[in-house]
Amino acid sequence: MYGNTHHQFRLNEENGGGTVATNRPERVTQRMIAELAGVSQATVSLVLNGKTDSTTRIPDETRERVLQVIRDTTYVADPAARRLAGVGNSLIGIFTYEHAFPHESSDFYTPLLTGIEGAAEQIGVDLLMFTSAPVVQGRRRLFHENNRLRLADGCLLLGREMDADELTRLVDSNYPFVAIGRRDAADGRIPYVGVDYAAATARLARLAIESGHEQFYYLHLSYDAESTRDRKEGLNSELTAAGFTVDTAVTDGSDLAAAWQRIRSARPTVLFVEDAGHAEALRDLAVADGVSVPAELSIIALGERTRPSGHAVDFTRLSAPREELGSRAVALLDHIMNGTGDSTELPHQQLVSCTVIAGTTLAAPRVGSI
Amino acid sequence: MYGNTHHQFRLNEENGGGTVATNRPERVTQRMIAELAGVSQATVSLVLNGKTDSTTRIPDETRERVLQVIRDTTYVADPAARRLAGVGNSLIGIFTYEHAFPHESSDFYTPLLTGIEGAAEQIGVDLLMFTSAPVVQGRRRLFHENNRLRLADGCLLLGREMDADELTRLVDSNYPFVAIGRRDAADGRIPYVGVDYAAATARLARLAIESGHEQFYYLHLSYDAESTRDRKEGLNSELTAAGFTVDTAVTDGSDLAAAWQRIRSARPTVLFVEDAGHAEALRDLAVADGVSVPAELSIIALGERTRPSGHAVDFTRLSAPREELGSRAVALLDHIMNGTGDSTELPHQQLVSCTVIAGTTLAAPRVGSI
DNA sequence: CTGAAAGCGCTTACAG
DNA sequence: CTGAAAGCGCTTACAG
Repeated sequence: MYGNTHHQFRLNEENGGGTVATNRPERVTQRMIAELAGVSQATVSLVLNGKTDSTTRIPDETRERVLQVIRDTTYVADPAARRLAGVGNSLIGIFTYEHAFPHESSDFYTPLLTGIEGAAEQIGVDLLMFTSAPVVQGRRRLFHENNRLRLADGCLLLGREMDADELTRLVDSNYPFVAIGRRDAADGRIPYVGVDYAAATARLARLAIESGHEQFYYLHLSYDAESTRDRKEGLNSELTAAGFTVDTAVTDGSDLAAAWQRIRSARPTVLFVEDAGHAEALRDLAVADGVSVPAELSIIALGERTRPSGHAVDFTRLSAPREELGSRAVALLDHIMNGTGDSTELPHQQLVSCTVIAGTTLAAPRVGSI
Repeated sequence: MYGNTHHQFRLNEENGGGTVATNRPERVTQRMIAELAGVSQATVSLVLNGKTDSTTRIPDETRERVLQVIRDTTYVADPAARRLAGVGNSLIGIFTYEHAFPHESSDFYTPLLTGIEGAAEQIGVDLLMFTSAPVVQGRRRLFHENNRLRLADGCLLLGREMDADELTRLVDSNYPFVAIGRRDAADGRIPYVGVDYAAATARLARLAIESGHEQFYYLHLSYDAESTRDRKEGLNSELTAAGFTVDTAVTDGSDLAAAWQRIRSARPTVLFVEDAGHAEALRDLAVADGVSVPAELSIIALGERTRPSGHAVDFTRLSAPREELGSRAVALLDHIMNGTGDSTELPHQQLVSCTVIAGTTLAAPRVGSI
């Protein structure tokens, strides 16, 4: 299909000037600039780094001459050399436990990355995505044979679940990092920016109680993630305080039809579902089963789709500020890496609050509805 | 901010541990590894770079000891230093002319990044996203004050449009890079992986002709991008060959209602629209105007939405293999960076072919339909 | 087999 | 004001 382009390129290479023998691009260096401008290499550096230092003042005439040569040659200082010389490499690593970019339907990280990119741009750092760590069984290992974390000045950790031992090892190593999502491991020494799921879930529970519900059902994920525990905790505490209990079941999404049958026989008036996708599926199952939502069954989602799906239903749900999560994580990491350590100290563990969206799937219960 | 690193480091050295004076983690160096393993720094380097050279063979016992220390310390060679010393970092840069991650509705890069990530994982390279270059007026500048391209071994360039001068400068600099999308600049010396829009558009034009259409209208983008020209070229050549002409208009999407009025008075039987989003809008405008699609007006989109939108219409359209584009670009860049230059030479300019999707918006024309 | 040494391109005290 | 020099952390001939 593209066989002929090949030929074109060969021709180009042959007469293009660059020898095939040398892979090494010839780089313009400060020494060359210095020669051309008739100054020392150090002076070029001084001009470039614009030292306004009173002790190191370069006459305008010289400075102009050097700058002119730099312009003419389109010279750019080698970042690697600058970095080695101690100017820092302004590199923030991003380690995702799963693929960072949407594969199949998984699109968990995108909004986080959007926030991260914006913040990275603001503070002028580049982002290093650790894609060289292979994804095995859906997970990347933080510490593997050829760990390259140190390529970056510090690192952001993203993932639903993180291995506690790895996390502990990482804090112990003194490497600056920030987890996205609350992490309890390592005796609370993990710096993170998380979402206050407990509070938001509690508010949602309160809404249901105030609507008159008394029969609760909660279908949550089997993950052992903090975020799952937080939601459960928020729900339980609010319901318990009001004197209610809640039926609970776990799903990984593969058995939703069966789950629906169990829910149905439990006869709740309101159903809390951790995963937004599951909420959609269950709502469809309910409707297909002749149960109208929310008239006969209210459904509350404890999360939301990353982006609008085809599903038209505007669930009563909670909405995590994912972009903000990303940008705040960058800010915290930056602070940890370069912070002055003085009174402006940022808390190393932050929870951002979560919005409750009223939606249309919560209504007052109808007695004996299901 | 970094000016006093020297000083800070001294402090650290003096008391042998983490001083309060600096948050800066003390970097593990080969010298420390060497000390811990009881070998010379050069030996550590030798072990790391796995020289199987017969002249430089290190006893397994020593090698193992060194490797163990490296594992324990999670040491990783400083990429900047490696670069300076003349080796690669297994680092592929990604330069996007706009924000890489979806901001607002723009989601142009995501599928490309998905493909790139997969390929990067396969060949074991990390991805360096150049987010430090600020986006000004929606565009990032490749060559700006503090250009850091050289931190990576090579770079992928992504963007609808690229500045020809910048591209020329980049080839001239001998820095290995691959553009995603066909680029004509620099006398055809730009390595790229592009999409064969011309061929696919021509096929679509043929379909329309075969359906009996004779009145064509083409609404395309005002971008000066190669991809826009390719589509136009594919459409024109096919129509011209069949003895037809085509009405043409440009839009940036802000004036679609007006565009529709003009289209309407031109009375085409088939409307080609470059942008998928515009196609959706125009279809709605047509329907709202009492023109039924495709019975009275066929609409063909020369692109598609990145992901399924709410829009239910299954357009007759072309579909670019964006993930493949990403992964092939990585493969090509890898080849350019590490290629042997022998007979297995990959073409430096590749076009991948584009799928035509039949859809439901192309039908035989009805005489005097509009 | 392994260490000492040169050098990559820069920044920044430190001397003239 | 400006140059000579040390040093950043590494790789790689080159000697032991």
